[in-house]
Amino acid sequence: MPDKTPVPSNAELEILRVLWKDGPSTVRSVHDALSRERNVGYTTVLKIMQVMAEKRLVTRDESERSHVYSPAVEEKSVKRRLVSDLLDKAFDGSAAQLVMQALSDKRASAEDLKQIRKLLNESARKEQ
Amino acid sequence: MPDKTPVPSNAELEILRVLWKDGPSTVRSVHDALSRERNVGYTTVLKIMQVMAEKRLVTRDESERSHVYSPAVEEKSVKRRLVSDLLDKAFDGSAAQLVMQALSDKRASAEDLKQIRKLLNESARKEQ
DNA sequence: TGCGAAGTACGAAGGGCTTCGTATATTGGC
DNA sequence: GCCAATATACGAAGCCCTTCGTACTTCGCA
Repeated sequence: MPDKTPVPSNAELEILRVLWKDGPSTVRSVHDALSRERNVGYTTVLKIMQVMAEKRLVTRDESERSHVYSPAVEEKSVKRRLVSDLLDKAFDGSAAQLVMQALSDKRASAEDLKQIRKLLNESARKEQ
Repeated sequence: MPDKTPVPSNAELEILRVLWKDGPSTVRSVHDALSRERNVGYTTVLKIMQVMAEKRLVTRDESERSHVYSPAVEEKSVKRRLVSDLLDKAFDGSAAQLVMQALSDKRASAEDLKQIRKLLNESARKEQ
């Protein structure tokens, strides 16, 4: 079931993340959420969400005065696309290379590494 | 030694990859390399490389008629930035999450997984 | 010496993203 | 019923990226 929707831009992704986290939301509520992180105008958020609706990145319910927007793309599949794009454009398609780079990120804690190791070992066992 | 150079755009990254691989090159030679992959005009490549020089993504030696361009940013550090940006904008800074996503990419072969597991286990042992 | 090939420089167009000002509609409460 | 508050709609500006046409320069060589 391939997605024909475009990869979301940065601002769009920001909004999608709010929708994924909070579920169907009004522009007001998305704006409130984003405002906690950075300065952004209300009509800016509105406009982007309107554009997203045109692109089918979100759907909206107009039955109330305050329209309610819902994500129309799955978090998993968007992230997959993003990773896949980065893989192509920077890592020659080598997931191993990208993983190595990600693991060397300062934010990859020892705990993370442990968890990843565990998952990898588990899946290896399963495949045998 | 933090890089103040901007993150390269897609077209710029494409060119940087050629320079990283082939070393200092003329516009002609970069254009030839890119042309093997896709259609792109000579002056397009030239222009982008000129812009890259302004941005200090590359340096150029103008002593010969055909200027010779060299990468001015390290492959490692650019990739680090790219991964770090993706981490921020899509994975809440969680490297573990990104790795999981990358590993589920179809292109992550069993061989890749094995290699990664090995490296992880090694580094775990070393850290103790 | 003069011409074609190959090079650089430059400007501008077109597209996408982001931002915001302004106009307009609707609502609720006094 | 009216007004302030709260919505949406819309258009345009500004920015960056990408692309390319055109002009100009330099070089080698017949």
